[in-house]
Order: sequence, then C-alpha cells, then structure tokens
Amino acid sequence: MDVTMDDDGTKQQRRGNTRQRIQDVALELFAEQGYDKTSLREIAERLDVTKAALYYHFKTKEEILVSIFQDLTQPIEDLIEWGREQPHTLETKQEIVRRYGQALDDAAPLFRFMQENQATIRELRIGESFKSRMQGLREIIIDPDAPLTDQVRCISALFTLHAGMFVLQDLEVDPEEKRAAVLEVAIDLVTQAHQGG
Amino acid sequence: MDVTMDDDGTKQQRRGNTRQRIQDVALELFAEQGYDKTSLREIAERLDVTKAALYYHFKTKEEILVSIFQDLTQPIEDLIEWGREQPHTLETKQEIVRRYGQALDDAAPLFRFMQENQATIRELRIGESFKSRMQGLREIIIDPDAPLTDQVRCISALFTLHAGMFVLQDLEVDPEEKRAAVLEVAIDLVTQAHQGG
Amino acid sequence: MDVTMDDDGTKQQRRGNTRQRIQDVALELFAEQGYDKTSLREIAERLDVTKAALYYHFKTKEEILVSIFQDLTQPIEDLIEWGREQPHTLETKQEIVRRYGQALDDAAPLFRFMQENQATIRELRIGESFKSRMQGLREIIIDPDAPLTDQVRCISALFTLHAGMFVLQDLEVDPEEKRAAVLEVAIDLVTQAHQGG
Amino acid sequence: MDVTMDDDGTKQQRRGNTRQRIQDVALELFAEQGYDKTSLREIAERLDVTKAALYYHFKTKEEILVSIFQDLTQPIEDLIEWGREQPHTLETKQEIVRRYGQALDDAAPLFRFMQENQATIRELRIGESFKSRMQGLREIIIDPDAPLTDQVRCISALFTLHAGMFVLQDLEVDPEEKRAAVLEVAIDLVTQAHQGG
DNA sequence: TATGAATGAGCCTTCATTCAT
DNA sequence: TATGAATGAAGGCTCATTCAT
Repeated sequence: MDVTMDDDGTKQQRRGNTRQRIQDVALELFAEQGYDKTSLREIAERLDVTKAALYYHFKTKEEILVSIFQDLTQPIEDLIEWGREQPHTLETKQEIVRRYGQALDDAAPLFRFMQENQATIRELRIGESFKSRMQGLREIIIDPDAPLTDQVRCISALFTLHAGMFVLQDLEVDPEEKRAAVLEVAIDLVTQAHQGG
Repeated sequence: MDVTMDDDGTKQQRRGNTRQRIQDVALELFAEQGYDKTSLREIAERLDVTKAALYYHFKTKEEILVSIFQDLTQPIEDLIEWGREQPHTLETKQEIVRRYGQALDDAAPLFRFMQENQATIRELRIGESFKSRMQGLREIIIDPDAPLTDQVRCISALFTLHAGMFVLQDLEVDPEEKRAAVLEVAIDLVTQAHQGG
Repeated sequence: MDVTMDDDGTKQQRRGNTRQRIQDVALELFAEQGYDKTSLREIAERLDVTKAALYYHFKTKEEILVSIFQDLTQPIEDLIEWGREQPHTLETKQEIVRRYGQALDDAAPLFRFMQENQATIRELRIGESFKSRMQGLREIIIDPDAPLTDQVRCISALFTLHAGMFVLQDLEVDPEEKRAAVLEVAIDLVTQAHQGG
Repeated sequence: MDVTMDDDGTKQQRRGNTRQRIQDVALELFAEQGYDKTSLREIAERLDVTKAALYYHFKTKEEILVSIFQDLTQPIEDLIEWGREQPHTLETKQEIVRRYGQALDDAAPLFRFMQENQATIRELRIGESFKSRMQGLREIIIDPDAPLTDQVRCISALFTLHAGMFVLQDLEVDPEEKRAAVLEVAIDLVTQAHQGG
C-alpha cells in the first residue's frame, strides 16, 4: 500500500508520488522565496529525503521547474489553440479573458512565481516557452490592424488580470467580489478595444 | 584633470566618481541578469577594480542596490507628496498618471529591474520602501469609496504604464507613438474610474 | 575493509571515520596554531579532502571545535558529578585532584588549546560550557566557609596541575617524575587548605 | 596648545599623544576581544581617525602590540635584573613574589591579554621576549638543585598570582582582601619551597 | 600629521551536482 | 528507490597593508 505508519503515528505517503511531492514543495518554496534563493537542500529537508533523492527524479534543479511549468501551463496552451480556431469576434475575446483569468487562478502559485522571478526565468529553459505563450495570447486577442491604443487596451486587459492576482492581494475586500471586479474591468478593456476606443 | 591614459589607451576616469561608476555598472548588470545572478566579482571586473574596492564605497552588496534605489526613486517620492496635497479631481489623477509615466521612463532600468526581481527584492531592505511607495501611489489615485471596479481601473492604469515599459518592448512600432498610446489608455482608465465606470 | 591504496602508495582510511579524522587533525592544528589562525583550507588539505567535505560533516567551523570539546571533556563532567555526591572530606578532595590531573593528561591537546586560546573561546559557544565546568570544579573542591587563603589554595592546586602541563613542558626532567611532583604539590595544597592553613 | 574644542563641546586631546591613544585603545580592545579579533578598522573607528593614520604611528599591527608590551613590561625586566643581583635567600624570594604581584596589578590589562592570547602571542615577535622573561623569573626564584616538588612550588607561586588576577575575578569578596590572600598563599609556597617542603 | 582610495590574500560558507552502493 | 560522501566553483566579506596627496 502507499501509506506507511511512522513511529510517531503520522501518516506518510510514499511510493510513486515522491515526484509529485517534490514538485509541490518546490513550487511552494519557489513562489515563496524565489528560484535562486531556494536550494535543493531546503526542498529535500522539507520532504525528509536527501538531495540525492531529488536527482533520482529530476536531472537538474531547472528540470524540476520545467516539469512544474509544463504540467501547470497546459490549460493556457490549450486556450491559445482554442483561440486560434475561433473567429475574431468580441465574444471570443471576452471568453479568452474569462478563461485566462480562470487559468491564472487555477495555477496561482506558479504564475505568482513567474511574475516575481522574471529575471531568473529569462535565463532558464522555460523562458522561451513563456515568452511564446505570451506571444500566442497576444495574437489571439489583439487585432494587428487596430489602432495602437486598442492594442494597448488588450495587453492592459491581460495585465489587469495579473494585477488582480498579485498586487491586489492586500486589498481588503471579499476575494470573490474582487475577482468579479477585475474580470469586469478586463472584459471592459477588450470590449472597448474591439469597438474602437 | 581626472582622466588618465592607461597602457592600452583606454581612458579611465578615477577620482571621486568611482562610487557613481559602481552604481551605474551595478544597475546595468542587475537589470540585465538579476540581482542574485550578478556577482560583485563581475561588477568589479567590469570597472577594472578589485572586489575590495567596492567595499570601500559600499558596506554590502545590498547597500549598492539601496543607494541606487534611493537616488532614483526620489521623483516618485516627490510625486506622492505632491499628490497628497492636491484635490482629488480628475485633473489631478490624470496629472499623476502623466508624471508617473515620466518617472518610469526616466529611471527605466531601475524599474525594469524592480519589476523582474520582485522575489529578490521582497527579502531586501528596499522591499518595504518599495511597497510603501506603491501604497502611497494607490492612495493618491484611488478613491476608497468608489465602486470596486473603479478602484481596479486605477490600479490597472498604473499597471498599464508598467506594461508599456517592459512588456511592449518588442512591439514593432515607433517608441514615441507607443508611449503616447500607453499614456492615453492609462489616462482613459482613471478618467472612467473618476466618472464612475 | 576500510582501507584503500592510493596511486602513490599511501594508505587512506575512508568510510565512516572521516568525521573522526577531521576532529583529530583539527584539534592538532588548533592546539598548534590557535583556532583563528587555523583555516578550514588547512584542515582540508591535511586530510586531502576539499573544504566542502568538512561541511558535510560539520555545519560550521565552530561546530568542529564544539564536537571535540564535548567528546573530550566528558570525563571532567563525570568527575564533577561524582564529586557532588561525595562527602567533603580530605580524601575526596585529594581524589578529585588526582582524577583531574589524570583527565588533563588524557586530553592534553584540548586543554592546552583551551589554556592558550581563552580569548577566542570566550566568544564561542563552548565558552559558557567551559566556564560552568570550571565553576563546578571549584564548588566540589572549595569549602565556601573556609578562610579566603584556603580557598585560594584550592584554586592554586588546580592551577598547579595546569601549570604542570603547559608551563613545565620545557623543564628538563623525566615527565613521570614531573607529573608526580606536580601532583604532590597540588595535593599538598588542598591538604593544607583542608586542615586550615 | 594640545587641546581643541569640538563642535559639541567635548574636549579632545590631539597633537603628540595620538600614539599613546592608539596604544590605550588597542590594549583595551586586545584585552577584551583578543588580538586576532581586533581589527585596525575597529581601533581607528574608536579613535575617530582612519586606518592609515595608525600606519603613520606604527609600521604594522604587530608593532602596536610590541610597543605596548615593551612599555608595560619594563618593571618585570627590572625586577629580574634586580633579582639576579640579590642573594638567593628566602627574603629575596618573598620580595620577588611581592614585587611580581605588584607588577601584574599595575599592568593588569596587558597581562590578562597575554594570559588569554598565548596561542597568538607565540607566533608574534613578543613571543620570545615573553618566554625569556618568564624564564628569567624562574631562574631568580627557583633553586635548580632543590627537589622537584620545591621547584614546582615556586612555579605554582607565580601561577597563583596569575590565577588571582584572572580567575578569581568573579569570587565575591573584597578585592583587597583577595589580593592579600593570594599573596599570602604565594609567599607561603616559596617559603615552603625554600625550607624544603 | 593625517586621509582617501585601493589592493591582494584569504576566510567561511553555500550550492548544484556526481557516483558508488 | 534512495543514501552517504564528496567535489568544484563560486560568493560575499574582512583584513592588514600601501601610497599618493
């Protein structure tokens, strides 16, 4: 069975999910302290395994991050693919904003991490993936023939969602209300953009 | 004079401006590679001095960053102070956005650095300063009694300016045009916020 | 077995005793040159390992010293405990002196080190332990109601043993004879102290 | 004049006594923290001068210590010289003990420093001086033909004086009383030594 | 009689990584 | 599926010392 009893009675899940546990702890620490400031020693200690054990599951420190990234950003990949196949209508754009907001919410720790560690990420393998994802997002939401201000509005809509997650953390309001407000503003922006200012 | 010729013909300015040169090079490297990834050795080599020389001018690595931060964010400090004394009119808010955009432009490398190294900064001494500056900005631009969406619009305006600097770098348009567009959208947002959606 | 042959024919014991070897070499160097003057590089080189290897076995330089201290001063700890349970007779005191002399002999390099590096030790974690051990020794050998001179005699007895180890090194006599003489004088002192001058 | 008024009204003696002030501060810090742990920066800061200023007055850090040592141990030098010219009577020896005790008292910080930094001193230029001084003291107080125990008693007398200064600091008795007791025990020891146990 | 600026050596420590077991 | 032991590289920092001014 996957569950063993420790001496002190605490249950510990082993067997087969160590890889997952590494990813969980790693993401938690990466988001909390940053990638550079989080050492493998720390991750290993938190899991009560040795550093060497991490190397059984992942080839390098970077690989841990890459694997997390790949697992958690699939929805955005899917969103972009979906977006490419849709007509460039206002409804599509609004739906993209809605879905993107949802995706951010679902993988909040990862995106918080990406947001706060851009300098680090840029030099990592996921840097390019990230950039191209962002580029993809832009393409499905921006009309390249629209006036510049409207293009900016679309970017702004995306950024409003980000801001909603990471900057408005300390705003003392009901999280749900806040989510709704953020979404409304973002949708408003793409709407204005679509309708030409 | 303060200029001497080296063997290889390169000019080297010494005498009293070493401190400034350290700050310049440090900011450049910090912005380029991140704070953690930039070592004092690297800074020193670039200046053709020893690491120890850096320690003559600054007590720690962090102090270098702090000094840069303090020197370059004064305008924003001033802006906040100015904002506090103004009436909360639409014109004031628009002017704040305008001035903030200008300030970001003037110290672009620093703000790019702050944007991309948030995780690092949070644990540094400037973390708090930065947070309180942002808080100050919010206070002078947000009306706490306004509907939540309008508050979000104000934050969004600020973030639009940031996005304009750092995310739209690769947009292939004339920088001046882009600046104008970004500013327009930001001002638009505070205007809508002021007029109640 | 735990012994392997190197290319150059020197034998090297590995496997499980590296920790002990570090302690041995460290104590030797600490005693010879002092704590501050002994660098981890030096210890590592002498053992033909890297500095980092030391850090696998000990968390800090200080920890190396602490571990040596704890391992080697146990007998004195025991002596104090024993002393506390004995009646305050002359025989007891004499026996304490005898045993203390023996303990000093058994861990001579450590005590020589402690003697010669008091300033350094005071600021280290073992400083307090050392002080309280000395205090403990005093308590079991000094009668607090005795005349001051007799109290001094007891301290003096202890110090005579120390002097015997470290100061009389260069006296050109048979070490055994010297040991006996030192012990005799020390016992004499506690005897006089006990009998009231 | 040698006295100037600072802005804040504190008097500062300058001119000609800087050398002396360096020695004073240095000795204080050396005694307090040890030689190695005391940096020239620290000394300079305490005196409110630059490190370079120290180098105007002394060639090296070691020289500062040497100069202090030479200034303060002259009395012991004198004592030894005096001792050599006296007959080896009991009275002489007792007088030597008395004078040595006085000398220790007069330059207590230095001797405390020497006591606690033997490892450091051994490698310094004063190491030899110190050793030969101690050797000199022994020669004038020990009768080389006496039984070993009596020789030990003499050493012990000297060490009792040391112990009196540095180890008995925390004994809660009137310092004068303590001094007297220590001296009595020391004199007792040389007396016993002289009379043959 | 001092300072400002800098150096070279060295120190303790941490890290990602490796590999035999 | 992991561990124990170790490495090589690097990092931030401190120190005694120098020298032109």
